[in-house]
Amino acid sequence: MTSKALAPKHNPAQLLDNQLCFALYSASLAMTKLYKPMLESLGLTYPQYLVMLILWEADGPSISSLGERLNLDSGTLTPLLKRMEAAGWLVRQRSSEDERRVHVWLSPTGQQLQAQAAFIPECVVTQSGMPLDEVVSLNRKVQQLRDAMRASVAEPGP
Amino acid sequence: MTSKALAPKHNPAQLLDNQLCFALYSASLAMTKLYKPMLESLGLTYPQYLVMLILWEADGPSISSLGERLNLDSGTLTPLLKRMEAAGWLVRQRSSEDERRVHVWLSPTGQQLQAQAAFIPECVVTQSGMPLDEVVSLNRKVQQLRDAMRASVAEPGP
DNA sequence: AACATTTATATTGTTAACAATTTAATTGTT
DNA sequence: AACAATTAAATTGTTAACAATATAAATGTT
Repeated sequence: MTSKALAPKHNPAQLLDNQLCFALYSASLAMTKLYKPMLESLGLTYPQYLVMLILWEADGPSISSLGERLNLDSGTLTPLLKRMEAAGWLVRQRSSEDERRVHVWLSPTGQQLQAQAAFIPECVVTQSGMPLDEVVSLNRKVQQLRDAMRASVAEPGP
Repeated sequence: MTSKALAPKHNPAQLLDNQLCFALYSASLAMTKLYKPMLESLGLTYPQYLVMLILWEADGPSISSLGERLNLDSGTLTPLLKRMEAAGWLVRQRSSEDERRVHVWLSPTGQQLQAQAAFIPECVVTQSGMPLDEVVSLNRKVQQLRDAMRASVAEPGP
């Protein structure tokens, strides 16, 4: 008879390396560390870079529309955008049509930064050691998972 | 003639939704939000849950070996583990062989928690809306990418 | 043994993520 | 118009991630 009662339980479903959540969590942290030296040379942090990507696509969004895009709330974005304004990348301006809204606009410096940041995506793909088509398909898969998780959070269910 | 000079530049490589980094970042945040209600019922935060998974696998690691496993340093782990000790999940004890080392041991409460947390992995897979085999293969892919990024950070390169 | 080097953890300060609350403007209803 | 309800940002407080530094114990060299 084996001493089951005293043996430590190693439920495979509870092993760290079997958790997709941990893979995502640790990959996200590793990714931030990979970006850090490149972004540091521009004077940006990673979440600040994400804001710049959005502004370069379409300048002048409200804080709440930025928040929808990034899934972040004003508690995160307000101080982040204030730091970016202080750094000279953008200007926050309260809307005259609806005084509750604050819109965010690139400064000339912020516009110019787009060209200086253009090397980053290719550089990251190279350092990832993954062929581009694999990066593209992995991107789709992770987006799909993210959207399913967001939907599951939105509808509380039983 | 098209007015190229004035048109905003939409470099596809700089579009937010083409960034694997953003997919990982936003998936990781969405994942934390998905776990939150389940972990809250146990009294854990997400990084605290990761520490518990490691201790359930092998109790008594040093802080630095925890750090290697999670890729976190003492600046993150020391306060995290102090909070977990205050909550009664574990005990921190300085090694007598090497007084520099601090080892972390589950309390009886911490051991008992393993059974109460056993429902979580299946619950998360279900909410992800992904077939298990897809979750497993995505896990592998993301781990592979994470490890490549870690390696790239480790060797600074040119 | 004396002293420099390395290693393990802790501390300090900054940026982020997020819950909970507050403030103020807009919209909806009577 | 008066007032309730909603909406948009900002604020406050907690936990985390991380750089830089400090402290103290072990190891290596002479």
